[in-house]
Amino acid sequence: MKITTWNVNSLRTRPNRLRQFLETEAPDVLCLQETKVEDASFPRETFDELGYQVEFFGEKTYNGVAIAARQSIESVQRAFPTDETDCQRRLIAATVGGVRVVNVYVPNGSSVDSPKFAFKLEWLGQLRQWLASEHDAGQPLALCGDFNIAPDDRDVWAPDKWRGNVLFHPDEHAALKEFQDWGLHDAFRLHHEEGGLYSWWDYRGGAFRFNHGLRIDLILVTKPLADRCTGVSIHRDTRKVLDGEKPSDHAAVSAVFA
DNA sequence: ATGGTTGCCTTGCAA
Repeated sequence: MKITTWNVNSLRTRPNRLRQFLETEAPDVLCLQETKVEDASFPRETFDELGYQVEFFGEKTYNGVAIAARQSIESVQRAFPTDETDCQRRLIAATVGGVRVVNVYVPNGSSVDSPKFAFKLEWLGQLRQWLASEHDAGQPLALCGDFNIAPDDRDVWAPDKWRGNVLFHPDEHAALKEFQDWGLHDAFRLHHEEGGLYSWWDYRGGAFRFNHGLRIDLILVTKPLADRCTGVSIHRDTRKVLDGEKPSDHAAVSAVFA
C-alpha cells in the first residue's frame, strides 16, 4: 500500500498535475492539503475518471483537506469532535484497507510572536489529545500531512538561520515529540539518515533552484505500520513546472507499506 | 536590506 501526502496549494488551479500524478504514481491513498475549495465546487471528476473514491472537507480560499483512495473509504471523520461547525478545515480521517489515515493541515503559525503561533501549538495539542484518547498506537495508523514543522537540523537548509523561527522552533519540536512519545515514527527517517532532502521550497528567491528547502510534510506511523514500511520517497519533480502548470510550493511525499 | 512569489478574490492577506 502506497500512501502519499501532498500540499497542493489549490486543487483547481492545477488539474493536470493531479491527473498526471495519479496516473504515474498511482498511490493507494492520497492525502491532500490546502485544496482551497469549498465542498460544493470540489473537482471530483478527475478522481472519478481515474477510479478513485474521494472524501473532502474544504472551505473557500483557505485550508481544505481531502483523502482519495482506490479502495473503499470508510468511517470518515471531519474536524475534531469538539470543533465548531465553522472551524478551519484542517483535518479529515478515514479507514482504507485496514489502516486509519489521519490527514492534517497544521496551522502555519505565521511568526513566533503572532497569535497564530499560539493557535498552532494549541491545535497540535488538540490533535495529540484526540489521537491519544480515541486511537490505539498498537493499531496501524498513519498521521500524514503538512505539519509546518521541520523535525531536526537535517530537515532545514540553513538550521542556524531558521532556529527559533516559525517552522523550526523549540515549542514546535516539543509538540512533535509528544506524537513520538505516543508511539508515532517519522516514516522518512526509517529509511533516510541524510539531510538536504526537503518537501517545501519557498516560491521566492529561487529557493527551489538553490535547494533552500525544509522537510515539513511528514508521514508519521504507529509501530505496526513502521514494521511494514519498505520505503519513503519525496517526489521532487512535483515541485517543477509541468506542461505550463505552475507547481505547488510543496512536493508530494510517499510511503510504501508491505 | 523584513526583500522575494503565488493564489484567492478581502487587489490585501496568508503562506
